[in-house]
Amino acid sequence: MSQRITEEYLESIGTLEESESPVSTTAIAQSMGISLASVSEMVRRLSDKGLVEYTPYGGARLTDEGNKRYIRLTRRHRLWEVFLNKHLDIGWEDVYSDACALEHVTSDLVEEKLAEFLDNPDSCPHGNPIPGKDLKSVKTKGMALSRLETGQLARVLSVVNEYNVEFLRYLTSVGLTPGAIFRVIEKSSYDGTLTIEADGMTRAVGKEAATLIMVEPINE
Amino acid sequence: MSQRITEEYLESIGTLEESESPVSTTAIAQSMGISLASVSEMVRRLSDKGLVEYTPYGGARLTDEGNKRYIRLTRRHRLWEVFLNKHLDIGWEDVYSDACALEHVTSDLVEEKLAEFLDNPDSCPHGNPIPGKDLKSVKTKGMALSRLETGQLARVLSVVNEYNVEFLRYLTSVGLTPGAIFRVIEKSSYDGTLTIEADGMTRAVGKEAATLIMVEPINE
DNA sequence: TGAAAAGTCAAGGTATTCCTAATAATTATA
DNA sequence: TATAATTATTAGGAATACCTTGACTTTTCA
Repeated sequence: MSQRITEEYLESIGTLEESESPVSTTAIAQSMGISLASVSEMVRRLSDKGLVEYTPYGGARLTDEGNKRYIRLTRRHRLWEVFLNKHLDIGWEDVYSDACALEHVTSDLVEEKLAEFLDNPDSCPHGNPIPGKDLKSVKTKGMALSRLETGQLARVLSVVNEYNVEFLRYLTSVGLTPGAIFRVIEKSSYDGTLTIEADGMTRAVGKEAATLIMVEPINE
Repeated sequence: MSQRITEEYLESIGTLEESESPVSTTAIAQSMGISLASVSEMVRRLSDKGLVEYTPYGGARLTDEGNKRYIRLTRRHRLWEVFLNKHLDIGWEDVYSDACALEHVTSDLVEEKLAEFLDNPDSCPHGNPIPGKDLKSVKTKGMALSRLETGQLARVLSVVNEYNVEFLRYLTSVGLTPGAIFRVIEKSSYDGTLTIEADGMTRAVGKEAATLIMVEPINE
């Protein structure tokens, strides 16, 4: 199994484990766009390599070793995103794919020096936390925007689906970028569509989108 | 042919073409450490892809397209070296291998932004020229240290074999890094060994090593 | 408990990249 | 210029990696 593919599986499993654990082979197959049978086979191999704990029909779970590798990749990915965004001046909408490539060719030394250079940032341009050198797992904070009630004032903390350039462009256009403060003007009881006010402008945000935006309510 | 392997062949051929063109399959095979037969086959494929001009028994030569890709790789490689050395504070002895990996996953956008960020440097930490955005080929300037005569004052311009960590460490230890000024104290007529004075210290430099150091004589 | 859903297994396909051994072309040398 | 030595190519195939399909098994849940 090539390093690259191994890492792609670890990322897929690791990400999925954040919402359900263990992860079903079906979930992995869907997220990677390959057949169920392939996943069965590959997951077994990852298990042979000690990166995944796998029981037939029981789903997969990263081992400590697999999890460390997953977290290290996340760390590298997000460090690169910060570099690309802050220093190379590439928009937050566009840093994902380059970081995706860079993370796989980052040595321990470069990771360490890059983190120092960036002054050990604790979150990426999408607001997601950057694991530390200790590789302890980190969790995204906050609640989904969709759960806010009418009248609530809140701050955008982070955004899920950071690979979706269109989505991020849309968020930029409605002013919902990490750090932005907004108020829920109205929440439709019919379909959950929200009307928000940010930057003095009023905008509609669909329920789907609102699920992917993590926020922190602000008490007045 | 995978992108990665394609690029490795382009680099090998491009580098070898700097000393002789066309390049024999034997030379490629030796530089890459693989069999002659494999090279024959791969060179033909590169030729099918329009990256190499290849006539059986006549050696290989990069096409314009192949040359552009080779120069672009060189540019990316050396830009990363500057970044790693100047900004991440990684020694000039050690930047090569990381740059080697990074160069293959660098998008046009990142290349451009990185060059701007670095203020369009014109040479890498080993003193080798960085091709410009126009991808015109560039040549290393200067003459080999080994060709200097006794008494000559000179400046180190660049170093060949930048992948040889041990060699670079040795150069650092004798003070022969790019920019250093030194004088040839003696040149052995027997085996070409040189005695030089740099930084107030006297050191011996073997003929082999002296071949790999490019210098510029200074008139007094 | 039995149908639907989820998962595994077996077998095989394709692509990639390398190798060895045999052959052919070229070059050097006497 | 004939022959040896060198250099290069071709044929054939091995190893690996990753994926697929289709048959079968296990689990889930109405």
